[in-house]
Amino acid sequence: MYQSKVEAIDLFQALGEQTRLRIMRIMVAVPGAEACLCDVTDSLLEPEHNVSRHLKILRQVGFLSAYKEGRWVYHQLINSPQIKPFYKLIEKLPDEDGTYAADLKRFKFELDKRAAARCTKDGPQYKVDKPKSGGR
Amino acid sequence: MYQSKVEAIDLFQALGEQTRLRIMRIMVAVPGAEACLCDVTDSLLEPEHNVSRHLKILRQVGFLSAYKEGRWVYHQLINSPQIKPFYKLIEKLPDEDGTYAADLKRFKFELDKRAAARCTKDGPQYKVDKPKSGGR
DNA sequence: TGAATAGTTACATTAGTGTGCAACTATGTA
DNA sequence: TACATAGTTGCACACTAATGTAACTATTCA
Repeated sequence: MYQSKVEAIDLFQALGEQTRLRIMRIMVAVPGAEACLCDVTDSLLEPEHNVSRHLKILRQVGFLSAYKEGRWVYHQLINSPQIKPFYKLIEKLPDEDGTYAADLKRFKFELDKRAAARCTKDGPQYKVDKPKSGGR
Repeated sequence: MYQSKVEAIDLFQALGEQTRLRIMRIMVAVPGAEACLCDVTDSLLEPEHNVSRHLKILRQVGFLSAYKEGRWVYHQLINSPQIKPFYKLIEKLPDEDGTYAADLKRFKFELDKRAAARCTKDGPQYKVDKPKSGGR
C-alpha cells in the first residue's frame, strides 16, 4: 500500500543502519508484536522523532505495516513470502555487544505493560477502565 | 585478515548498493567461482575502477577473499558459517528486471573462457602455452 | 630497456543519509 | 475551551558514500 516497487536493494539498505536494524531485530524476535512509537522509543532509548522517521522508512520498503488507533500508531511485521527470508536471516544475527539483548528485554517489558492497557508511556500508572481493543 | 570486527550492519550496507549486490549475486550463483576484476567488469559492464572499489568493500566486510596470481587478482566467496545465511538469502532474491540473468550469463561466459586460459580480457584470442595454474 | 595489461587509488565533485531543533497535526482529557 | 499526549515533518547541518578523471603500481612480454 505504500511503495510502488520495492527491490532487494531497498531492503538491504533499510537494514544497513543501526537504529533500523535494532527495530527489525526486536520486531522479528516477538512474532505478532504490535508496537507503537513509544514502545520502540522506550526499547531503543532513542529520541522519538528519530525512531519515527526510521519506522517510516521500514514501512516504505515493506517491512512494516501500521494502523492508527486513537493517538497511537501500531506497527507490525508484514509477513509476505518475499521478505520472510529476510526475517530468518535477522533472527540468526549474533548479538556482539549485547545491544540486542537489552533492546529486547525493554521491548518485552513494554509489550507486557500493554497486556491490559495499550501504550502507557511512563510506567504502570495507567488508569484504563475501557480497554481500547482486545490487545491481540 | 582484512577487517578487525565486522558487524551485521556492514554486511547489509555492503549489499545495499546496486553494483555490489550484482557482484554478490553472480558470485553466489557460481559456487567456488574465482573471478578476477576483468571477469566482473565484463559481466556487469561497469567501469573497472568502479568495480575495483566495490570489490574492495566486499573484501573489507568479509564477503570475499582475494589472492594475486601474476597480473590477476582472483576473488572468491568466503564461506564462514556466520555469512552463509546471507548467501542463502541472496540466492533467493527475485530477478525483477532481468539484470541478474544477464549478468550471470556474461559471468559464466567469462568463467568458461578461462577454463583453459585464465582471464582473457578481449575474447578468445588468448595465446597461452603455459597455463598459470591448474585452474581449480 | 619499453610497451602493454591488470588493477588500485588520490582527488574532486556530487548525491544521499542521519539527526537535532522546532513546529506541526491529530487525538483524547479536563 | 485549554491542555496534554502520540506522532510526524520541514529545515539546516554534518557526515557519508558513489563516481569519473587521471595518475599510479605491479606484472608480463617483446
